[in-house]
Amino acid sequence: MTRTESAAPGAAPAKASTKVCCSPLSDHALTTSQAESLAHAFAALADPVRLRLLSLIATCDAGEVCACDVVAPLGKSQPTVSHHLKVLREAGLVAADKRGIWMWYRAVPERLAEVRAALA
Amino acid sequence: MTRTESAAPGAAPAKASTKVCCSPLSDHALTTSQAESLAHAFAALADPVRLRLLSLIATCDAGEVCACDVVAPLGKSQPTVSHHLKVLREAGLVAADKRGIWMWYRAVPERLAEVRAALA
DNA sequence: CCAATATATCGACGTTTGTCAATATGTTCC
DNA sequence: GGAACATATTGACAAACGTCGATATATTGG
Repeated sequence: MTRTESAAPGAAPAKASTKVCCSPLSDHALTTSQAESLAHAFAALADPVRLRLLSLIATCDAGEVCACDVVAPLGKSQPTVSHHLKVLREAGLVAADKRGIWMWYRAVPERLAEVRAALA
Repeated sequence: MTRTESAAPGAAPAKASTKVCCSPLSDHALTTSQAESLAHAFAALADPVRLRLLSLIATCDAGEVCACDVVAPLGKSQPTVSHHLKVLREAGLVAADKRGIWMWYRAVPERLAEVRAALA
């Protein structure tokens, strides 16, 4: 943990290391709260079932999908899929509205772009 | 779970729903193994400490950071930071090589781009 | 109002995860 | 070789997570 100070040129040069380092750790780094918010979004994407779910929603031709159509392809129970949909919704990655009996889900491109931008 | 069949025009039109749905659930959807691989990468990003860690590594002026310089800013113990670095490395998001006593970490832009592309 | 259907919530379970103290491994200098 | 230091590994523990069955809450049609 102690090295950042040794910029003195007379300091003993290690065998394999040329530069004695410095790397001011620029301040573009995320703050704790920024990181927490972003991590929340990534956590929603960190499950294979949710990724396939989001893929089904985002790539469907109609632009939106009925929840009832998404249970079978995932091979999970209806409560499990409902749970995953909730996680995606709380992360802002999908939005939903109820029409009659059915719940229609659609992707939120702005949020996807936002998350994508964090990886630039 | 049962609705996809009712495309017959004579079917009873629900009060609030105009289209009776269909959404063929196009095949651009992720396969299970694709989703698992991707989820692994997202899981590495799903922690605030790791995000700040990656941020420190990716945005530093020198392009690489000594592990010893990264412990203090994160406010976590050295073993914890070492663990997080391992997770990022196993996800392919950062790479490292040892020089002398020190371990230097750098971001892997290709991998970041790859993950970013999954959100398109 | 009642039956049927779609979706959400609850409770419980096994598993995974983040964290730390303690310890081990590796590297340099004397 | 031995002291000093940086990093990684281990073991333990609490918290969070994914999953399901059972159940509750809409909403429509008769």
